Amino acid sequence: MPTQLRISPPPDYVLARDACSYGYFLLSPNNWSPASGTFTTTLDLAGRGVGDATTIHITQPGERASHAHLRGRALRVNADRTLTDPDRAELRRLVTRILRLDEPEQIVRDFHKRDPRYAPRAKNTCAGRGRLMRSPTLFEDVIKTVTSCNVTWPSTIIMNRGLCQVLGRRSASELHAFPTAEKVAAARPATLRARCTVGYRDQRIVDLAKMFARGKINEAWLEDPATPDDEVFEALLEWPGIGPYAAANIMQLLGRYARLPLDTESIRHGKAVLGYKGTDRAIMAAIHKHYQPMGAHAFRSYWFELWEFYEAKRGPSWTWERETTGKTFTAALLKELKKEPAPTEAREPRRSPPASRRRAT
DNA sequence: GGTAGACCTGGACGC
DNA sequence: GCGTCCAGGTCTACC
Repeated sequence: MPTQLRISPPPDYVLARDACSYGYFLLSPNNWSPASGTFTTTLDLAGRGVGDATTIHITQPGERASHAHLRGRALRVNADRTLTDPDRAELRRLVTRILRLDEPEQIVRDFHKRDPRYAPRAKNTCAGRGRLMRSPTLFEDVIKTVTSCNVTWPSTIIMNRGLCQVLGRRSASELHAFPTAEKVAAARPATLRARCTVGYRDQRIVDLAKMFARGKINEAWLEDPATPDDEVFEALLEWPGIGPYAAANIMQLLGRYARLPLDTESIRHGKAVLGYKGTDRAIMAAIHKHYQPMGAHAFRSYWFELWEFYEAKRGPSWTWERETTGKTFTAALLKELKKEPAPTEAREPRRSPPASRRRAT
C-alpha cells in the first residue's frame, strides 16, 4: 500500500512559489505540474542502490487561487510504494533538503528586511520569496551544476534526463531517480558521453563521482556555518570541472548566499535590467558592487530579481511546464532579448536596491 | 597574472 | 537536408 506523509512546513512556506524557485525544478528527475500544483520527483532512498527507487508527489492542499492563503499549510507527500520506518525518515529528510524546509524562518525574515521587495504582502501572490529549491543530495547539486556549464539550457535538460534514464534506478511508476555517486563512479566516461550526451564533461563527472563515492568530500565541513566562505570556495575550485562560476553556484546550493555565480546571463541582466555598460569584466565588477550591500543575502536578491525578469516574459514559474516553457525559455528568451533595444543611458543602475538596503559609505 | 584556444553539443541560419 | 556558425564555463599552454 502506498505510503502518505504529512509534513508541516515553516509558516512562510508556499509550495508553488518556493519549489519553482530555481531552474533545477525543471531538470530530471524533477517535474512540476502547473495544472495540479504537484511537485514530482524520484528518489533513491538512503542511496542504497538496491531495490526500487521511490517516486513521490508533493502537494499543498488548500485554496490555490491565493498563495497567501496557502502559507504554512501542511504538505502532503504520496509515495508510490510502501515505505519502512527508516525509509519514511529518509524521505522526510530528503524532502526537507529539496524544499529547504529547515532553513530558519528568522533568516528568511532577515532577507526580507534587507530586501523589502520580496517581503510578504497579504494580497501579492508571489511576495514572500526567500527559499530556493535544490536537490536531495549535494552530489546531485554538483553534477547538475557541471551539466549547466558551457551549454545552453536545453542541453542541460537532455544531460540530466540521460543520466537518470541510463544510470538511475527505476521506480514502480517507471520513472528514474538521479544516479548515486557510486553508480556514476562505476560508469565508463565513454558511456556518459555516448548515452547521456555530456560531451567533454564525461571524465570530470566520473572523477567527481569517485570523490563522493570514496568519501573524499567532507560535506559536514562544507555545510558547517563556522567554515569560512573563502575556504569553501577555494576547496571547491580544486574539484574537477569546477571553476569560479560553478563554485559560487554550489555555495548557494550549500546555503551560502554571499557570493554571486556570475555568467553570461548575469552580463545580460547587468546590461538589460541594471543598465550597465562597458566590458564584460567591468559589468561583472559593477554587479558584484551592486549586490554587495545585501551581504549574506546577495545571491537571493540577485536571483529573485533575475527570476522575476524571466517571469515577466514567461509568466509565473509555477505555470511553466517542463516539456514546453521550461524546455525553451532560456534560449528563446535570449533570442527575444537580442531584438530589444539596449538601454540608452546608463552608468548608474536603472533598478537600484531599495534605500533601506544600502550600506552607508 | 592575463590571454587565447580547445573542449562538445544543440540550435539557428543560409543555401 | 546539409554545412557552417555561435553560445556556454573550465582547463591548459603560453607570454
